[in-house]
Amino acid sequence: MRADNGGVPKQNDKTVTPSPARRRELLATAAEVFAAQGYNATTVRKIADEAGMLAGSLYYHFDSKEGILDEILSSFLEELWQGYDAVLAAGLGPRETIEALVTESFREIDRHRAAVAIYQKESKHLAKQERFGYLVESQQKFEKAWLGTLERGVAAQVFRSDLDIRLTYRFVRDTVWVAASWYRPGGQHSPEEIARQYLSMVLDGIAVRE
Amino acid sequence: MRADNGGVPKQNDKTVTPSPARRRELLATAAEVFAAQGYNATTVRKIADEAGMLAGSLYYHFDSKEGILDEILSSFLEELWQGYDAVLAAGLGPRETIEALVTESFREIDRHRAAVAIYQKESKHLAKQERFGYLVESQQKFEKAWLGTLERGVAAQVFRSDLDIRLTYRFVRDTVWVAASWYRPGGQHSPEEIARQYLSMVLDGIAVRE
DNA sequence: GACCTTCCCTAACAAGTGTTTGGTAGGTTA
DNA sequence: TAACCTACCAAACACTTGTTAGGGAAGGTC
Repeated sequence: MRADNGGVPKQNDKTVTPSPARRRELLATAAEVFAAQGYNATTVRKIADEAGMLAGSLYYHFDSKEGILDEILSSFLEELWQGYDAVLAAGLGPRETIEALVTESFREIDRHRAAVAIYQKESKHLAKQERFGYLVESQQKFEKAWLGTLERGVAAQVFRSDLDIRLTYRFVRDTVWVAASWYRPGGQHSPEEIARQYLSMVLDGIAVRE
Repeated sequence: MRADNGGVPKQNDKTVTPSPARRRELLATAAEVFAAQGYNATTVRKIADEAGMLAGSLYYHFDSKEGILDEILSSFLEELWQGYDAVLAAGLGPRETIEALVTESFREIDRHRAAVAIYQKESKHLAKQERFGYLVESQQKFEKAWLGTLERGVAAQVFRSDLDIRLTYRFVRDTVWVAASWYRPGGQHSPEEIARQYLSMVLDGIAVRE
């Protein structure tokens, strides 16, 4: 549990200075292994092995296994919110906002597939730990953005009012993010194309209209 | 389904005979812990603690931690397929089949919430192990049933033909099962009511029609 | 009362875990 | 050439893990 008391930057004051480039490489391989096997099932020896080194050598770059996970998740969320905030600040209508959020989400899945998969699997019980408190904050901010947009849409009569709004929220949220479990970059469809079809299903349904 | 070599029943020939009722209790508490913390993050000591006994005592009832997981998952899938097979054998139209499958799924989530959550989190990497080969078979059977019904619906012009059918399949599949991550029995809505609203969203969309 | 069965405890085991410490090859700088 | 820094290795550490072996208390059966 970090406990970097009182505004002190998160950076730990090691005497050694690992290169940021190498760190990013190692974070990427660690993320892949975490995503494939689960965080707890992944040993630091496995990560090191995948990176072509020994377990102890990882501790030259990072101070703990949990620290690696922390960095993967927090840097992902940071980038996610950059995109989201831009969308939310654009002043779009409810339907256009939802469309933009979904599209942005699929782009994020495309770029951070492993991180998203980890987030999906682990965030729920990680959020209980103090160190990962920012997961809770992010989740609340997330709900506020999505649920708020949906409510705005219902008020503006562009979204149906006969549905439980919280059920709708979870429906939209989940359908987007679970895609990380099967999505593979460089596949048949681009993130934008997947977003387009998802939106089409969510907004208009899969049944034929008459 | 299970690879119980050559017709030999799975029952191990212990000299002791634990009561099935107590086993079911322990399986239920184990499932709760597995679902909450993840399988690998769960220690047998934690399970035993939750059950009010010591770790070693679990081995009077089960022969391994993996065996507990196996029993949770396989008995869930067994019951799931009882319901599914009944639906599939009913000879309904595509739309009615989907409706019945979704409803049945939510009933299953209601009854086996923990098992479903475990299945969602762990099945992907468990399927690589020989012992859990039945997960792969079940997943294939699952895909055949759902994807086949969707294709039948497209052919019958009750489902849209302008969507990637495999995308649609994953969409419908995921929207249903991720519900296990937030669903709590005894909540505001019955499984049937949730199924009804989910179906309404999936089939007709959340946008207002004009 | 002797025996048996059910269910759990006590106490330990071996293997695997994340992590630390000291060392060192190879390149860069002075 | 000497000092230094980066990035790793080798070997161990303390601890946790799933699992086992032996024992014993409670209750039922003969």
